[in-house]
Amino acid sequence: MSRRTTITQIAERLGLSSSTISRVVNGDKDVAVATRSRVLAEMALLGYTPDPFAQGLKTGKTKTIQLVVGEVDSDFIPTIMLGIEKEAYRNGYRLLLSSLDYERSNVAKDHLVAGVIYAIDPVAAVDVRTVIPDPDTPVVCVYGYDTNNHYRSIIPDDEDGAFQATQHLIAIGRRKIIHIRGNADWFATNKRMAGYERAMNAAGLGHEIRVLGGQHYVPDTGYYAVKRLITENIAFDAVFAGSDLIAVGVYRAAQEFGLEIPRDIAVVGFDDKEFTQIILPSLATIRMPLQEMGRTACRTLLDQLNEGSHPGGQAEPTLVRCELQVRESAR
Amino acid sequence: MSRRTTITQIAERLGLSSSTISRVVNGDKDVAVATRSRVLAEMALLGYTPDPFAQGLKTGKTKTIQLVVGEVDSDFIPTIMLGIEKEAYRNGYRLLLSSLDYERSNVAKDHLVAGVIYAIDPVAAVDVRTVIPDPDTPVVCVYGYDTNNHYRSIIPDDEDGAFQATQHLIAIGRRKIIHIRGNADWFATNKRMAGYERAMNAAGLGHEIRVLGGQHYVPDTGYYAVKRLITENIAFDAVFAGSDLIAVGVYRAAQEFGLEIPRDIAVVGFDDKEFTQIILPSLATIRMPLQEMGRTACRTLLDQLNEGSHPGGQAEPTLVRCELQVRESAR
DNA sequence: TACCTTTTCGGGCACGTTCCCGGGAACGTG
DNA sequence: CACGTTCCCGGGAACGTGCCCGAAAAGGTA
Repeated sequence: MSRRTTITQIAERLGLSSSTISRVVNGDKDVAVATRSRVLAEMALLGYTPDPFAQGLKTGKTKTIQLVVGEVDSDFIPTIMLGIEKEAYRNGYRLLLSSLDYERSNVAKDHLVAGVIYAIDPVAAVDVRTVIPDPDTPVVCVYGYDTNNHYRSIIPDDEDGAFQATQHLIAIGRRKIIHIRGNADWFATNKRMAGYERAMNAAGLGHEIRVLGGQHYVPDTGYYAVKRLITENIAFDAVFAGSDLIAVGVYRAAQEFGLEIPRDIAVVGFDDKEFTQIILPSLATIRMPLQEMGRTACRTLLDQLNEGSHPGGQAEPTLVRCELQVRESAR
Repeated sequence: MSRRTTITQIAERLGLSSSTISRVVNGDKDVAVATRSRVLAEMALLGYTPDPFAQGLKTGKTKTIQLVVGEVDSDFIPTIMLGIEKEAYRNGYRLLLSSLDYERSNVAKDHLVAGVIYAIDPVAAVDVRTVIPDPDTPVVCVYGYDTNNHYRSIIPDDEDGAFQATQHLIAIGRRKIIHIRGNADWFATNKRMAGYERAMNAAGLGHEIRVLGGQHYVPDTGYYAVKRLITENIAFDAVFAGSDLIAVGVYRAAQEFGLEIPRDIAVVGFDDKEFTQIILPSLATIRMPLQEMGRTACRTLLDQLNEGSHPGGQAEPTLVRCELQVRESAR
């Protein structure tokens, strides 16, 4: 139960005043180099670290950033969290974890935080302002985004990812490329479709553009889309699926109707879930740089904290580049 | 920049002293029912919440529990975290997140916490005491466990899970059941093998016990085990795999050698990963109650905090029951 | 030397809360 | 009525830190 060493202990051990110690802690320059090094040595000796409670109480500031997640076991959130965490601790910030439900019920509202990072599933892209306690604490959204563009957001470049996927299918010689999309009320769905169309047009395949699906991001969406293509006797040699789960539906339909992947149809998914390397043939897909997204989100927040400038106004979301993972299904 | 409402504001608005307000906040009984309700009403009106910094500074206690995870994007940790979080916030505790690396480098060490929960991958089952800052802060381990049994740990009942898996295979009429295990330097590997053997013996199939594998928990381990069985011409009609990944290897070998699942061989895995419902046929497996494990871990810690009693001495790990998920591969 | 500027440091109050202590009112009980 | 006991409540000091303000020391210039 040994009490922690305080600023005053160091002060009297060195015959100085607590103000002086405080100054070297905060890096003030109003202190002689000689005394500064003496203090630093004593601090290192006693293993002094400033009491965050006293600091927070006095300054009204804190080195804690609040991390609000939708569902912590949502697919990608954990990896994003890892990126955030590394960057935060590297800069001496602590991470307070809370999920959206509890944030809504104001349980965590009482704790003073320097800033907030929302790592929410984009499907639930809420108007963040309604759930922010203090209207002028800096906020950064990652993965999901603020629908009002009122806060900075870091989101994957879905459009470019889809472009890469389609371009790759073209590069391996496919021409009749189908896109099976997910539900349209999620903004990324349209982005991905746009990337698909841009790649097709760029290759002079505008007349081959064909989009199916539009239901939820589940295997069935892929399954029934392919089934419809076959029963309606529409020729195709590749599928760019809106997600890995949709691609799984394509696999099932292909197996049922005797189509071989990738010989008869090449498939590219989106998300790079774990099972893409488990299933046979392994699924080519678009990987989102989740950890890096978390890092830049935290970086962005820290910059806002240091500058003290809340960007405000309209801020376009920052897009981070996705990367194609070439695997057996599209080779 | 509106400052938060303080205890003194409420005091002077009501013509009381700050001590009285503090008493009702802390639920002290030395206050008249009339004044108590007056204060409570005023608190609700102004939306008062006690400043955790002032509280922490004064009492030396805090309602923050530190959550140390190995790798936050490790397979099961996120779901465990969810359980912990729900229980913590339900009891008014905040969650401070840190990963083992940063904990080791003492970055989070400066922040006073009420207790620590280690949610680490059991493979890395470290001697927890070496990384605990204050020797008498309560600690609970979940999923992994303290090898010295010095702290309470909540771990899945691997032995019983394996028993259930094997028993099920027996129940659907299989007799020549193979167990393919993972690497033996992980304690759960032996537990699962023990469960398998117990079920076999209980059914009078002791003479059919046959264990293969022993390498890492990857598909190849399952694949080569099955391959060996076939090349050595050993008959078998079911496999209890040490993990879902090993089971995937079994699938691959089965496909290669023309064995149909579950007709020729039934398969049960362990872990209940997402892909078990994606692959065909869907994989029967043992599910660990991750969220509940998190909840009980947090519950256990809170109990220690309330009682003030550090159990100390030898404390056997608390086992939580796993549950068989019957799916196509073993029906 | 006298005077002004710069550097360096200490005194002391405040942040919001808890907690000990003590005082007065109310309530019995003899 | 006197007394002790219980019940309520206020005063005030502390927790560890930051910061304003002023004072002393040091340095510079005429």
